[in-house]
Amino acid sequence: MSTRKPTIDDVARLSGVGRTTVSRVLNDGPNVREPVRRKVLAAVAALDYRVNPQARSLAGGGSRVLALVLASDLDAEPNSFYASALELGAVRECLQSGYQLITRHVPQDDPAAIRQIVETVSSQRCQGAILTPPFSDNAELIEGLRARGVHLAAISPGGDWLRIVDGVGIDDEAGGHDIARHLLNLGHRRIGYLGGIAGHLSAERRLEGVRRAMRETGLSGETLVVERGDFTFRSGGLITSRMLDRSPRPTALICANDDMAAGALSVAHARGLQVPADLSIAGFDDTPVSAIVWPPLTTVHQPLKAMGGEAVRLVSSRIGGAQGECFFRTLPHTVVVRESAGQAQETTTSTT
Amino acid sequence: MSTRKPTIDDVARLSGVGRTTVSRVLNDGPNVREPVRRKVLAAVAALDYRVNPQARSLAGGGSRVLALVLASDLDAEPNSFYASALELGAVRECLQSGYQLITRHVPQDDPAAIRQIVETVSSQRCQGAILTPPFSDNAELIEGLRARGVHLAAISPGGDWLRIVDGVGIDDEAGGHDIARHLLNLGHRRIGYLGGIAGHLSAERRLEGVRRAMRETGLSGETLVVERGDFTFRSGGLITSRMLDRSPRPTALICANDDMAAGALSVAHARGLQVPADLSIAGFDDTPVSAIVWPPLTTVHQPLKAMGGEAVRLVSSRIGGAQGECFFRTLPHTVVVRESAGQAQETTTSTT
DNA sequence: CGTCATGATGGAAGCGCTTCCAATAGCCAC
DNA sequence: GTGGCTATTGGAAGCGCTTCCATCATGACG
Repeated sequence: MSTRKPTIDDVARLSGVGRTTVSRVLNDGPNVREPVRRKVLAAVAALDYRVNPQARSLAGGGSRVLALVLASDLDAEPNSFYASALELGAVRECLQSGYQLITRHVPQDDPAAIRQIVETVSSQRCQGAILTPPFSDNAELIEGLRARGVHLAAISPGGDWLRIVDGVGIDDEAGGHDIARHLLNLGHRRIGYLGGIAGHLSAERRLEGVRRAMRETGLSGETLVVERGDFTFRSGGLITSRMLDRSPRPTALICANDDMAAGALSVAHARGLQVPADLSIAGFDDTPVSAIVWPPLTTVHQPLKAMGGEAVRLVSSRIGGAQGECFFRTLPHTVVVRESAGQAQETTTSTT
Repeated sequence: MSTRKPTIDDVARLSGVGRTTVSRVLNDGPNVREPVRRKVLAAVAALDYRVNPQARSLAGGGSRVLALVLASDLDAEPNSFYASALELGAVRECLQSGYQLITRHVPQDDPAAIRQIVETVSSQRCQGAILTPPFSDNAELIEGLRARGVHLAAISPGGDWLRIVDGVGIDDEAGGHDIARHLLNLGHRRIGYLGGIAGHLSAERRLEGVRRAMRETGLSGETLVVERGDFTFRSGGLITSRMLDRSPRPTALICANDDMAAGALSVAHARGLQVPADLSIAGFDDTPVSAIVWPPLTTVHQPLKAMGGEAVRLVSSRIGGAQGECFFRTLPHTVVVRESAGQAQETTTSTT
């Protein structure tokens, strides 16, 4: 095609130094005098030289490839906004630090898929992988990858009691607590919680937070109805239907993510209920979904992009040789008040 | 970490053949007798050997890395569902054909970013790139990449009169025509079109289709009001507000994508209009957004995943050395009828 | 003023693979 | 049988880079 790309030897020749020295300059190595470094850099610029990542990695520098493992049910749509935000954050950080990011979508429930992931990640010589829920807690995946020398970081890993990988996330328990408190403050007393699949530990922690808020308000567990779904719009709707069939029915619904909240909203509309007048609904994550639906969702904001970026930083520091205990970085969350949650009707009366 | 990974030489030694022969087997090369091939394959299995992609690419096999170029405004959320679906389709195909896919998000309007993309794509030795709108028609990007020997495929490139890259997409003109026809059949006569940015050629073709449908129905152009936004939820809302302030106001809105339709829906709700009773709204793309909002959107389905996969196939065949004219693959679209569009009120009267 | 530690620098050996090319083996027609 | 071909096979030369190790300057120090 075009003329052959310049190699490190071309740079060496042009700048009149040895190949080794150029390599040193390129890798910020020590023991290079300032004038020499400048000369090399000038040659690099003049030739518009770029290192060949393949050659570098062959020679020992590591592949500089990271993998992002995302959950997706093959047929259902992936939880796109959540995943995209994470990916965007990760990709940007990778760009800065010179890593390449490849994305892998895996069906959640397929054990063969887990093995295949381990397989392809290692066969592609990825140096690190970022695990997203629910893989953040998947022991088989974690150990398989570890065994092949892949460094790991997890997004919102589950219980902090079993910290086995570095991770980033918000304080899920506090997040659950805060959103519950918000509804409680609005006067709601009968609350429904639309949870995700049980294995999804960080979402379970949210539920714990909700429970704590209820206890703090002096409410018995019985005023909290919990049902689990699978984080999809569809399951949010299904559960909501069942919740609304109860009597007395909940006046507020807390959902484990925004998609489920959107499903809840949809069912409420279909039944002719006014939101929030007849029913308050809260989401979790603050993905764009929460702004797109009507009314816009009151939800808990997670800094997903920042989490993606931080995860990359975590793996890359391990790749760089960082030793030490597993590290968990907690990022701040906030309750975003929009219009899907309002004053509880009955309670308003009873309080008066 | 673990024991050194087996190399091609280990395989050669174990199977008692030359390194070259192993390489031939690995690459489905010709001139290998069946028994030999089997022996080699057995050794590969026994050692659990995988080729080292870095080494392979260094030696001349090509990097087998493809880039997916996606538009995203840095602050705004990316058009996630659209992008995710494309990406998912592409990733899957890559997995099958042994390519690696890296994703690049680029702000649309930044010319420096274009240069940077060319830069990083080529410096990472990508062999091919998949361009998504509006980059599918970006001459600077296309030429820059071409000049560096990167093979290209475009998703929904613009006018077919200027086919300069291989592409996949639906027949946008027909899509626009079909959705317009649907509304026209429902009796709508004053229609508003919420377009995207003008440079987005494939979306412009949809408008042409809408116009054709109007003409076919014997309507003058004046009954069609066109305003352009930027494909975001926000701009959809903005334009809708303006459209609704007109008098007489349109009874139906056709949006260039689902996000804008969601914005339109939101404004309608905020103004207390019933959809579709007071106002019909149609989207485009059939992303999950259309199912999440209330009421669910009548929209035009694009087979995005299939398009992503096909794009990979297109680039990979060029990388494989395919010559010949630019090729455009048209995939089928369908109008998905949901609940956001209904019978026009006034017209119903006038027809009676 | 000689001796060493120390900082700079370049030579050369690969990393694991593809590919060019020479070598060998097998096959046919005459 | 024998020359001429083609189907197989392996040796060796890199691809562009990092890194080990030897080679020099330098300056500090006794």
